[in-house]
Amino acid sequence: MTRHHDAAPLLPTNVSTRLRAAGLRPTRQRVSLATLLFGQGDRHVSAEALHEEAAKAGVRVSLATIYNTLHQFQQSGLLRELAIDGQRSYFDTNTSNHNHFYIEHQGKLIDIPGDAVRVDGLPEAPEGMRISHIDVVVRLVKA
Amino acid sequence: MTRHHDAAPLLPTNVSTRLRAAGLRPTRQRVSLATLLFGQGDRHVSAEALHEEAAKAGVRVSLATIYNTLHQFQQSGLLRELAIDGQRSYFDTNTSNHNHFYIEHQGKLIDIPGDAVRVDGLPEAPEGMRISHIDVVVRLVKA
DNA sequence: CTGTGTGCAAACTCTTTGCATAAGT
DNA sequence: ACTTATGCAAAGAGTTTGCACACAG
Repeated sequence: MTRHHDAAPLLPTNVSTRLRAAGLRPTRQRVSLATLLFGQGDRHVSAEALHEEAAKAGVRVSLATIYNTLHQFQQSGLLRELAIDGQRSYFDTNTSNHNHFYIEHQGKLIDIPGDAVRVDGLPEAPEGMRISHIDVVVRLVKA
Repeated sequence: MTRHHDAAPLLPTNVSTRLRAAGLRPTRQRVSLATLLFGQGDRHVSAEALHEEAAKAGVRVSLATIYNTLHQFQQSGLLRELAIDGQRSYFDTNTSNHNHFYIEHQGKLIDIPGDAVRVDGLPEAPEGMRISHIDVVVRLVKA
């Protein structure tokens, strides 16, 4: 084992272990998708994009399974779901605290490191509620 | 004329004038919808909700027209579109600078006054881009 | 073996579109 | 009259669902 950054998501074995740790059976599909998702740094994917990527990688997975898997990963804390454009859902492999630039005319997302941005002056959460998460989306257009 | 707050959106005449100012013909449907939308303070509506509300108010408007109208109002700066939950679109009658609490399990939005929140530490927009708008959504769950 | 996961196709929700009719100016 | 808006129904995108078959443990 050499150095590692945040996680060590390269070998299928690690992927299997990680899935099992999340309470998910490491099936062929889940392992393949997890490898695609977590094997190349932080990324933002839509269901359709992941489906195509899997197809290109020679992995046969139905779209229904893609959706199931994305949601299971999300519920297990492996992915975070982003509501950006009201039509399509995006899933972010970076589940740590960070925010996003969104380039409107390209539908492209860029991470903003979590410790860069500070949000001040929020009012109290209403009675009986607590803040689960704050999403900051910085929308960009051509200059 | 008595006191006024930000706009004076009550009488049909005002609505018509406002529509015309926005470059939109004050048709029966647009006037009715604008009256519903702007006649009762700041609100957040989905297309379907506005459609039902119009029906209850005895205004006959097709859903297609609701969508057309919402988008026209948005493009004219009368409404702001909010991407909150990735399925449905919400439109906000408050187009000034402010942010939102979102109560996840109720799908309910609450305004946070714009001057309350300050976002610090944003990186520069990438080359050739400029920030058009920053959305802050504070997601709430049961305490 | 037993239970969970997967694939497929159909169903569903939200939204958009095409085109004939209606309405605004 | 001329032009733009509206309604309707059909089409479209994205997502979910139901159920038979497949696979992991």
